[in-house]
Amino acid sequence: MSQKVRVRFAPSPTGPLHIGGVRTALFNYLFAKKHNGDFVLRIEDTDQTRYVEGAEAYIIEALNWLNIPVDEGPLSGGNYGPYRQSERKDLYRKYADMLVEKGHAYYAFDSAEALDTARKNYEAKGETFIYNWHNREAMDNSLLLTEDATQARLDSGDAYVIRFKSPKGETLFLQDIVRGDMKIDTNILDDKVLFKSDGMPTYHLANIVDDHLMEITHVIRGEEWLPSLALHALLYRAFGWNAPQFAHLPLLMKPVGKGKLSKRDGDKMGFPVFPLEWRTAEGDVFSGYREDGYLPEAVVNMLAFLGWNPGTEQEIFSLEALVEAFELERVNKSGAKFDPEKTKWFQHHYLQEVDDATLADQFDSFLQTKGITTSLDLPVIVGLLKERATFVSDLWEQGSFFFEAPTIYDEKAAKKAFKEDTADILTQVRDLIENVDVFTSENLSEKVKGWITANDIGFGKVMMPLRLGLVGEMKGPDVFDIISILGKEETVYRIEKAIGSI
RNA sequence: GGUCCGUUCGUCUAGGGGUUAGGACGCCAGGUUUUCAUCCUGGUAACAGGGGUUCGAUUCCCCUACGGACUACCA
Repeated sequence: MSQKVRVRFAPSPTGPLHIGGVRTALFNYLFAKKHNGDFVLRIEDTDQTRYVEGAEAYIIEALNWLNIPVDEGPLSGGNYGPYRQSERKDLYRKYADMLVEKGHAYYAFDSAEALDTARKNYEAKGETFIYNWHNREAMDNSLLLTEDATQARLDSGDAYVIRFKSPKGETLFLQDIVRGDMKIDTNILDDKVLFKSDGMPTYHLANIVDDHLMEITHVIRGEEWLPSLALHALLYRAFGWNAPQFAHLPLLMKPVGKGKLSKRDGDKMGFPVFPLEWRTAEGDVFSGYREDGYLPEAVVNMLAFLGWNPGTEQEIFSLEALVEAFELERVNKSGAKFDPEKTKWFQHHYLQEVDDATLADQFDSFLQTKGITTSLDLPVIVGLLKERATFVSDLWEQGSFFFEAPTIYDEKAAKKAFKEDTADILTQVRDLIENVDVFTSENLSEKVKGWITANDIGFGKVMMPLRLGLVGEMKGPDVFDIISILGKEETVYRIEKAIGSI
């Protein structure tokens, strides 16, 4: 009987989560749910110096916004808590000691300066300093001391760290679900610090201990951790624990240029790299998908397709459909530049799926920020405008004329539409419209088109100036739809205004 | 520098020893909408290079180039 799938998303609260991190969370969630497993959120805050106020709350809010529910976490609770490493602090020391006792780790007293000097000296010789069997006997650690001498130094209060004693001359065979098999020579591994002089564990120790204690079965994380895989495998072995399975996700890259996506990229190039807006203590503002008007469904769908695909030609996937289709085996190996244009395409698609009443409410809020209140039928207007909108704000872009009569007429269009006989024609159209009783789009259309045909005027001569007078530009929904919404009085007013400015 | 990972249209990608190398975004053109957008149709455009293996390689192997990650008492 196989054990229940448990995965974790383990961000460190050093700032806002960017979309690369969000994607890692999403893939963890999809994998967990696909296998009816648990999705755990663990906050890795072992570095007090980098702790950023509000970052944890941001992470949780971002996951909430995207509808990626956490089964266990600092707020949700669970049977494996606490879920903040800072609150598990006391637990790690025991495991570090265990490794020392077993001979897999040792105390090192080297100061940061001494380490620095050693590195510089090697560098000067064109060599690389590695703190492992190559050099550890030249450094200041318990491997050179008797047990008593070590204890004496510990007792005297000397600052120390605990380092992992990496094995010499071994070849490790590692497995990764997305990368396949890898061979690593342990000689190139250095003796990583497991326990810091400030009494906190490093990522490597805390991570392995927590994953073990929380019974994590699959570690799905970014490719930046791939070089640490050997160390982690060694750590599991040293503890005598079964290691979870690993899957390293390809990185998200800048849309243009080189390198992995970074915080500043987005606003520099005009698209968000964060799910939610983030304001720093210094007053910098980084834009977020939510505040920019994106739907969480669009962001999720876009993110899912960065480094993964279902192997079919289907591209539109709800979260539920993603859970159904997701397979770690179909995650690809190479980094992906993400394309803001494709994100907009997804957004346009999902906006079309929002019903008119809901969209009308949002549009109403938008209008209120502009100080506009209206008695017009917003759901109907939204229904007319929706297909040409990607964001709610586009509804204004496309349909502001419903609420504000045009004050100027597009110059190029006016040149084409407003001719010598236009004033005369529009006057007749106005009279015609004034006499229409059933003010529906269909009836209006029938009356005006009938009149045009009967008088053999030519559609362009009527429709173009009429639209321009009503809208101010050559854009928007069907003219008769517009007229029926505007109402007789407003329509007549706008036509007369147009006549006056020809 | 060292270690590891990667490389199919501009971008996201499918595919896999013999294919007209498929789709999507973008872009271009046409159609619909007597407007614009949407939408529909079509078009543009790719196997990094060099060696092998093979009857045949984009696909398998090696090398090179390029890209990326890591190389902290950060995660």
